[in-house]
Amino acid sequence: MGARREGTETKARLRTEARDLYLDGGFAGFSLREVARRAGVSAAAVYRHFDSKEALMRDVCAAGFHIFSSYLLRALAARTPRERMAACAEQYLRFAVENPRDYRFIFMGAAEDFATLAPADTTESASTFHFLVDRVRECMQSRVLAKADPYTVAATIWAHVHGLVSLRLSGHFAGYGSDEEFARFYRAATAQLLSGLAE
Amino acid sequence: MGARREGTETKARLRTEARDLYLDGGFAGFSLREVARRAGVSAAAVYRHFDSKEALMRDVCAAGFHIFSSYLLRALAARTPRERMAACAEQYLRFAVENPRDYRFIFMGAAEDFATLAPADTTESASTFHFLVDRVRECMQSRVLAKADPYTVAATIWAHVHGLVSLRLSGHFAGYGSDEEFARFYRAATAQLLSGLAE
DNA sequence: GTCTATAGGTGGATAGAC
DNA sequence: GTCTATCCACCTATAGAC
Repeated sequence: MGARREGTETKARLRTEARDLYLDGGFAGFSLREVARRAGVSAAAVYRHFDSKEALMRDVCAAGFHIFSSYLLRALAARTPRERMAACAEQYLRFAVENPRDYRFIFMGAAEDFATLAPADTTESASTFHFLVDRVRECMQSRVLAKADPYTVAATIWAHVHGLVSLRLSGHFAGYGSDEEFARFYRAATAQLLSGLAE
Repeated sequence: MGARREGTETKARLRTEARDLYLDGGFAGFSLREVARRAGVSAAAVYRHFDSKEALMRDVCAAGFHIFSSYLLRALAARTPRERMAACAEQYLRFAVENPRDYRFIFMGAAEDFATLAPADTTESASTFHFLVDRVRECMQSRVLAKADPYTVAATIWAHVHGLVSLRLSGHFAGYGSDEEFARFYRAATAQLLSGLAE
């Protein structure tokens, strides 16, 4: 039994180390050998737990989506539609700032680094979008946003926050300095957009 | 002279193949050997034109920005600040639709994969940004936009159009069907943002 | 300017002992 | 289940002939 638990722990450890290695150095510095090194096992041991490098990476990526969802769901804790919408924007930012490589993987085309990963991505992003449409819809019902097609408005909002975040993560907004400075700009710009959609 | 022209063409060919190889297979499948193979020359020949793998990728980036600039500059032909701003948005869209691969390479993540690419890239995007700030400024002077910090407003606008375009190009807006359908949505969403910034 | 050949290296995956 | 040892494919970059 002790042996069995140790095996499971090694597998989890490999997942964690693989994720961190990817998050630290991107695809460029990623290798199974280095993952094994960090996990304190030989390279060959990895193949007792995963069929291939891709199988391991698929596992890591699923974890990225899981984290993203956990951020977004916190927005439901707010009490009014308006607050839930604001919380969505805030959680979206937090996820991106605290997990930039996960963000990039999911929304900025890094998925192409791991060829066979695309399908899950499409499914997951559709459900994320649906979540946002629901928030928009309840804002319209309580007149926080002007009535319009919820899908179009949701797409506008998503594009807005994604645009801010992705330009930031790819270094084009380097002028905003610290994460806190950028966060202030993000909040101001987003509030402005929402008030523009309210009239 | 014939020889000289052929050399130039080989260089351009290498640039194109490098860009497409990266966009097709991501960082994973990228190698100078494969670029050379596709261009129909030996791997060693690449080093006659570029100092290193990174130098090649920098060049690809610069070429993309050159095309991008040519689109944006056409917006100056419009006669009023308001029309120039609208033309900016339109040319931005046109560049993305007509050169999606260049757009993706420049603005959607190649920078992080090729570590030392940032410097040149940053410079180019800064001058683009400056161009937009000027358009915003003249709109504020003629009261087409409300007075505010031009940099912040320009960043908001850029993030907005980039968000729309990049989500479109990465397939997350597949629901909008044809390019024309997307263009209509893009124009409506952008007009809405600008009117929100006008009050 | 392009080639072939090669140096020098990394990494995925497997074989077989323990 | 983990190890060591190994195979093999592929990579960047350089040297030197043509």
